[in-house]
Amino acid sequence: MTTAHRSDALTGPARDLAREVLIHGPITRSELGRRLGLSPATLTRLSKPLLDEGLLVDAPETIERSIGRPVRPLDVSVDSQRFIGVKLTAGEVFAVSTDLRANLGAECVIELSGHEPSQVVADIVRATVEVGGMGGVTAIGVTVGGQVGRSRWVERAPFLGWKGVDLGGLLHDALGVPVVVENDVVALTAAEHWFGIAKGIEDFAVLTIGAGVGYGLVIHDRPVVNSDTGLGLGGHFPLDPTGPLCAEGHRGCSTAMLSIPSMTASARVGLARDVGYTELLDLADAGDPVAAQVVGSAARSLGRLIAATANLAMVQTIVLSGEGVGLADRQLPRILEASRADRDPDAVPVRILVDRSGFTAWARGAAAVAIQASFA
Amino acid sequence: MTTAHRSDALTGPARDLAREVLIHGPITRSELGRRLGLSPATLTRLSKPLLDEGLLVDAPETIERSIGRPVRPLDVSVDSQRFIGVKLTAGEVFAVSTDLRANLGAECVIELSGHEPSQVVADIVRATVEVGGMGGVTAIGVTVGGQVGRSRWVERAPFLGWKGVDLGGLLHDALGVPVVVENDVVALTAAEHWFGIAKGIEDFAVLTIGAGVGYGLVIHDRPVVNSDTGLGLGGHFPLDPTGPLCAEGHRGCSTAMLSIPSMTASARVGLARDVGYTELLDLADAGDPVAAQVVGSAARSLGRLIAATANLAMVQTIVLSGEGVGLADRQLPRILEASRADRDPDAVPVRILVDRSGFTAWARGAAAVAIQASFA
DNA sequence: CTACGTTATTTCCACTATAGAAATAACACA
DNA sequence: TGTGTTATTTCTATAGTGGAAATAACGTAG
Repeated sequence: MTTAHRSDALTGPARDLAREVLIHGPITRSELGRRLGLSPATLTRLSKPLLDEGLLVDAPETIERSIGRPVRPLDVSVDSQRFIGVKLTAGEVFAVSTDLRANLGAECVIELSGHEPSQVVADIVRATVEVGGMGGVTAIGVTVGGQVGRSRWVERAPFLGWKGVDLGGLLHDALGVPVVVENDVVALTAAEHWFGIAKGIEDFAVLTIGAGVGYGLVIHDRPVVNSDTGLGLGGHFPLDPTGPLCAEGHRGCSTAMLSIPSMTASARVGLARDVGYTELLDLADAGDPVAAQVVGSAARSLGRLIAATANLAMVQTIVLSGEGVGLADRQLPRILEASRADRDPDAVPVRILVDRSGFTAWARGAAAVAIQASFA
Repeated sequence: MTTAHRSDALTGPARDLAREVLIHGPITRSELGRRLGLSPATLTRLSKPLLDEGLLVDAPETIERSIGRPVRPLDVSVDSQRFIGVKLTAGEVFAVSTDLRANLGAECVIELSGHEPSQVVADIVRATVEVGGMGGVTAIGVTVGGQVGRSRWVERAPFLGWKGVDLGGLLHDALGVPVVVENDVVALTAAEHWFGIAKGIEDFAVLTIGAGVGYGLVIHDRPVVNSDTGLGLGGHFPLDPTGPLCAEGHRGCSTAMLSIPSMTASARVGLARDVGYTELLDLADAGDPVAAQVVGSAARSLGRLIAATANLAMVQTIVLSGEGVGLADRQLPRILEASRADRDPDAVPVRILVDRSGFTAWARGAAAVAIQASFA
């Protein structure tokens, strides 16, 4: 791992070029020229300094045999920089070390010693040491479930009891590297967009299924955010007027129908015992009537949510991510059936992409926003 | 009206500047510089030729008294060009003549003599004569309810029985001016975005209420369109499981609950007589139980649709347009109440903008896409 | 084994768009 | 009438751009 010292921040067209190579993997100069609308000459001029400083490298030429001089695609030197991604939950700090494409290296989980900002900061610092320390780290991203402003300020994070905490400032003081704080769903969406299963797709929505239900949106190749982002509006979408209640009193909303705790709690009522999520899905597959009912209505709800999203957000691709995507794998036909029912038969079928990386997707998202910040 | 002959099409930064002035009305050079990221010197250089050719003019200085040299805002010469907008329905051609900001001049309605492309083209040509002929017309926009490709090709227009008709080509041959064909809802959305009630707003959705229910979306200052645009996906959003059926068999979808024909048909069942839309709204206000039921559930459905749109499309502004917006004016409290119920109490209230121009909004939309095409 | 065709990439160079600085313009107010 | 203040234009050096030609790196045909 070479530590490339970036003398000055990327700017203008050079930044665009680096971003394009970062996202679209090994890519020839001619293809880059087409995408960015630049001439070959300009491409050479712009890529030269980036090659010199080690950010870009000549990729091994592809095996495609054709006439003429072989192409020499450009690629980013993924190991030239390290990033750290941290996902905060109510009880734990989950940290990962990644390369320039948010590929995971070391991971660690640390119990939160408390909810005081100073305690959380200390825990995060400990976690960064666990995943390899700050050596060669370009930036660190931290995500929370809640509203975040200006990439550093936690406006509101109910699960920590925070309101107006300058987490970015505190961490920057403690670590001395650039810190990016972001909402967890926004960050996960960004990771899918640049590095994940939706890489290169310009319009899509993300649904996360886990402790809650999250909703993220990318339109025109840019994430959609507004002042309500972080409130989880897409997570309480009404889906089933006969469903159970969520913690905020919505009957049959997406969280009530789809979140892991809600599903297992529903199952517990009928089964009269505790079940885990995977066990619940297994039971449903095995024909247990209670489990089949809970899982089946969750699947149908997910289908309806997918259709509603495709219709109103005008996307044709939906990414499913989080710990609870097992539902999608096990119940895909039912989901598709419910989705089709709420969609015009002449419309193209919604493309459903499932990110099966589970909980690590959250920390990867945190790293992704740190990476993005250094290319913006 | 001076006919400015545009020697060559606008290009690059000059086009951006003209577009900015067109949309943001009289605007000072300094404000333009801020918005476009250009220096005052560049502003002068770019605006010079546009002033010379008559597209831009120095606006009368505003009355704001302040220190220093008064600003001399730039504005477009709205009368320097004419455009024609045509909205096709199953039975009529509705045509308007507009200026550069899609302000209406002459209007006319002509009965369609038939659904054959040649007949429709002939009727459109007659309509253009009615609204003043082709003198000084820069471009003409035509909209249909259906799917349109490449701004000229009608892929699918069920109300005319068309599939794959090169309406743009036929009209261009007949009229000799640039022709833009577009989906009616997309065009109406574009008109609200550039010239209408949502002028300058970067993220909003449009709901049209009329013979059907239409749905348009603008995100990141750009319309959202995809291959399904024109199918009316937002127009059949499920809202009330106990509602009536729409023509496509959806129970309680937005068209079934909100469209004018569906509402009056529902009322007819209970009232045992025909009622007009306005009369129905009047009856509801007067306390008639049948009308109150139909109108009340329509209002609640609209509220739910507004909330769903705001949550999933992540917009905070919703524009209501079309002939049926009387519902919004009469029943606003009920709409807002239903909308709030499906939205997080901590979220900002959805801003609802009502375009009361009624049916003419459709033809204005057609003109708007013609105008936009000459600035793209 | 060499010359040639083909395509990718780089080098060279003229040109254009840009912004900074200075100049000028247009007011209010003293 | 002069001065302060802000808006706009003019002048000019410069950075960024793309076209054309040169060079590079192959495969292939002779």
